[in-house]
Amino acid sequence: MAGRRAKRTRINIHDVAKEAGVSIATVSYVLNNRGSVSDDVRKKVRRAATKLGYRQNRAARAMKMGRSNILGLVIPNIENPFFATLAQAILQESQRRNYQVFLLDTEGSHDSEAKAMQGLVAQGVDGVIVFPIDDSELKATSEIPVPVVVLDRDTPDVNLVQAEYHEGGRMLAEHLMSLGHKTFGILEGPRVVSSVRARTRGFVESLDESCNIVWRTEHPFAMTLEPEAKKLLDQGEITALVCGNDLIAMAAIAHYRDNNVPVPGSVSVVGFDDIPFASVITPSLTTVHMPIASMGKEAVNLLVRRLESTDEPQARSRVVLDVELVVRQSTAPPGKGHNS
Amino acid sequence: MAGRRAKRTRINIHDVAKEAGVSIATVSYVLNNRGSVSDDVRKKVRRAATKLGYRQNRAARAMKMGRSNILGLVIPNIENPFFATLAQAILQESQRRNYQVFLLDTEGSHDSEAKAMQGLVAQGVDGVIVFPIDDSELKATSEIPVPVVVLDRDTPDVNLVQAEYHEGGRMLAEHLMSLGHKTFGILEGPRVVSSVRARTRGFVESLDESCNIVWRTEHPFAMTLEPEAKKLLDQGEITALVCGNDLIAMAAIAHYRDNNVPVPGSVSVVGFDDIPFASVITPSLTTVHMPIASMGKEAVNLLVRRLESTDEPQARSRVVLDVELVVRQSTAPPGKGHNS
DNA sequence: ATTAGAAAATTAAACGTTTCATGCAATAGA
DNA sequence: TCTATTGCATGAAACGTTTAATTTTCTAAT
Repeated sequence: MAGRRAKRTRINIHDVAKEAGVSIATVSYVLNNRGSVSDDVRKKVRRAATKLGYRQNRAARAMKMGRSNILGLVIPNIENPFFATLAQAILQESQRRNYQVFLLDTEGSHDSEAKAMQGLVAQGVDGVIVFPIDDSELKATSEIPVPVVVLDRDTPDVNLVQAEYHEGGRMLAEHLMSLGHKTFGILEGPRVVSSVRARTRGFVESLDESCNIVWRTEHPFAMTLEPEAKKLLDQGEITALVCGNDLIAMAAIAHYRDNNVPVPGSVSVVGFDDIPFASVITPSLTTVHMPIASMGKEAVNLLVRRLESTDEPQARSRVVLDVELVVRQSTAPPGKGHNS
Repeated sequence: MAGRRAKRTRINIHDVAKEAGVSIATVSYVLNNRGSVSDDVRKKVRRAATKLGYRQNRAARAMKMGRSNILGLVIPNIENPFFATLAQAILQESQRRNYQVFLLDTEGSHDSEAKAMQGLVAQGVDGVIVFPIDDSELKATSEIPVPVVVLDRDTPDVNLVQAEYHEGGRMLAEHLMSLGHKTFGILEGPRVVSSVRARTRGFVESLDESCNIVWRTEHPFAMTLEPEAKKLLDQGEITALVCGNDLIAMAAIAHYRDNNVPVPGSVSVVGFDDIPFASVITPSLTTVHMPIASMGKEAVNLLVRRLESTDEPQARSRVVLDVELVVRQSTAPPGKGHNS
């Protein structure tokens, strides 16, 4: 007695049809701008629909059509501003093209990456965009029964969006050499990642004979420095530090700051990616600008084109975007060094 | 002729039923652990399902059940690490509770915020979590025909998750006074935001009579400093700068750095939120730690509880979480000032 | 041996769409 | 006047589930 028995099922296409005095087929045609309907009826239906506050039931539609207009996006870590920017671009572009996006953050675990992909197809997404943790899981993605676009990583038989990493590495080498640096340390990202290898290769191959890489070590893409990395930094025999991405560079700069090593006075530091924070930190960071938003947009385009073309699945496509050197305050000609 | 005519419709519950030699009802019961089915049959069905690689059609299920197990999340800007962390927590908790999430980034536009909410219910989400741009749109959210949880903003008749902003403001005041500061500048966030007002109020109310707020101005929650703000900073009559959030604080520190004003030597700077970068920048930032992940978790809990209780809609609930002062390097006793 | 009752399995009716195959006027061509 | 042709509108069959109602099968008590 307390509860009003109000909960009647939502307004559906039948209600609209009755209100407008036509068949449900006609309503459907009108609402989808399909078929041939007279302007008269068209108007009547539209009016009825708005009057009743009709809203299409997407689930029913999805079932009938066999398509959900939902994409899945799988990324390693949304807290990394690189991925935040990427996700934003992807969301925006998807929106524009009338797709919704399930976002899945694997937080760096291979396990949840695999689960995520599985879960997404189970949920019935039309396609998936994935930025894999590294290149090791490539076979997993090839088993997915919906179109997939892979970002950054090098995967065969799949649509790819990448950037000119090798070129970026080269740019950094040129820049540091032109400042007069000869002794380098490299804190690269995880070597299982193909784009990491490409960056480093680009850098190393572009150095001339007078240059010397004092040490070179792997480091996770994170803002907290590993103990071994700290030890290497503290040795201080280098005049320039090359980092796998901006996050690592920021961590290194923070470490130098804590140990009173002036950057770029004693050591120049460069990053990779050009995340929004790169220009705000002290000192602002010299880095390689990645076209993050474009990567996202391209990924969506590739995927949607694939989804909406009825042809046989075309050959894999591969989009490679340009990068750019951004010189800021964290690099300068080599100083006296800080080793005691 | 080239294309293999392979595309047969996906394998469905009928196929499984046939394979197992039972009715589709039984299959459904088994797969949902419902009804009474003998262990024998149960096993047979399971086997058949895996053998055929059956995957439930979510759209059909959603239609029949009238629930999609999808939540909507609307935030102002995923590029702000605060929201990235929040989103991550929400995604994770939703996942755990078997919900998928549509993420919508309004990029600060009221317009797309309204559209986002509309769009989400049109898509048939079961509920919505929203972190509104400000408190002005509260009526819009009250018209949404699904349960809504509002984060941070002060909205009547809705489930809320908030933090002790006033208390946070007080903590900052105490800290700065204990260091000996007396002259303050305040770069607060947009005043339309209730939590901004609460922070500032908490701060101002806790100052004693000897203290002096030289100026106080609104500033967007962004990393690029407004021209008027720069002018105020350049006047330099203050010994401590109180910022509406960490992003503004970072921008201010960058500006001081560019103008060779030592922080905290000449000016102490405090922020609010404690985003991950707060500890990495130079100098590391004294700020108020917000329980971001907990906020996200609470929001999901609130929403899901609401969704899964069949009772009459309970009264609104309100969760308020504690904050904490984090003292780092950007604050110190007042120095000589830097004004020429 | 019967039969009440419980347990297990099935039938069939939804859920809200889209769209193919028709039907029915009205128009045009002969 | 009769027959094609066209333009509009409809009926009805899916799509793949869930679940109430029902039937069948089994168990065990009389």
